[in-house]
Amino acid sequence: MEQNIYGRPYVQTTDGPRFRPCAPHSVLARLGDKWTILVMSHLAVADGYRLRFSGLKNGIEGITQRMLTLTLRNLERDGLVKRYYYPEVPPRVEYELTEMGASMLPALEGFTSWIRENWPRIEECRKAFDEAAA
Amino acid sequence: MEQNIYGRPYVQTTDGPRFRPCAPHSVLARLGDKWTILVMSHLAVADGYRLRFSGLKNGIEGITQRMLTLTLRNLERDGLVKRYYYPEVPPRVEYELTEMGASMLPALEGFTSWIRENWPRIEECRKAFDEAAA
DNA sequence: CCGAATCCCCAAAGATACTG
DNA sequence: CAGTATCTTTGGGGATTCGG
Repeated sequence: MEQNIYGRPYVQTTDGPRFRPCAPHSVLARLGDKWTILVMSHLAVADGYRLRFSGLKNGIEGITQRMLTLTLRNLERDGLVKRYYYPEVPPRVEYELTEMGASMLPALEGFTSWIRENWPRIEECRKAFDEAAA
Repeated sequence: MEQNIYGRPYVQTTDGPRFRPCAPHSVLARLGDKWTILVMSHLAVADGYRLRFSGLKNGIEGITQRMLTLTLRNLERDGLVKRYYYPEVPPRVEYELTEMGASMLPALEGFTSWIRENWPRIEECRKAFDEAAA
């Protein structure tokens, strides 16, 4: 019999709950990759949640054309971003957060604000841990 | 001059804000790795936020000894989990969420609850996108 | 301007075997 | 029981080139 704890499916065993890898992970894994959060953040603060490809590229230090394309494809696939193609010369492509994409922002902000508050402490811990290891 | 949007440092340019890879990413990257969320979730529902190594291992389907060790080391290094070693025979080791680790749970829950609500829609979008690609 | 195609590298992660 | 030590595989991600 399957239940949920913290949105995570598990089966109850004699030893306690047993979790399995599951759906939420595939979303967190995406957000955890190298560029996704930066792209989302950038769209989040843009007019109409919308920017063209080159705007994103210029706005994110160090990202390559290839990685930006891949990141946007994945976001588009998940329905978080919509792609608008204008067949002009030279071509113009814009990306906009979908309604679902925008609806994620508060949760994202909740998380990043926790990180912001705790980051100094985390850095201290890492430093202490690394020193103790030596 | 450097400011913050959504907890993310950026510099203002003539083209608009320009973000740089930054601290919060290193935390999200950790959470996005394969096992971290499962370990955190498991501790989150345990008595006293505390479990022994074997309890975690049995509670997480598919995790290997090696990966559990690595995941716990990283969490310990960040100060999110504390390790208690009891030199008995056979040895016993317990892991407990620290205060900081526990303080992350609401933000985590906020995020996973967004995912839970939107997951069906995301799956639809992925399916539609993949079919359109063919 | 946007992005697909190729090639390459390295770190994450799995399998397995061994130890205090 | 709770790890380490090795070896191997996988795939994320960078650099570069070409094309519509």
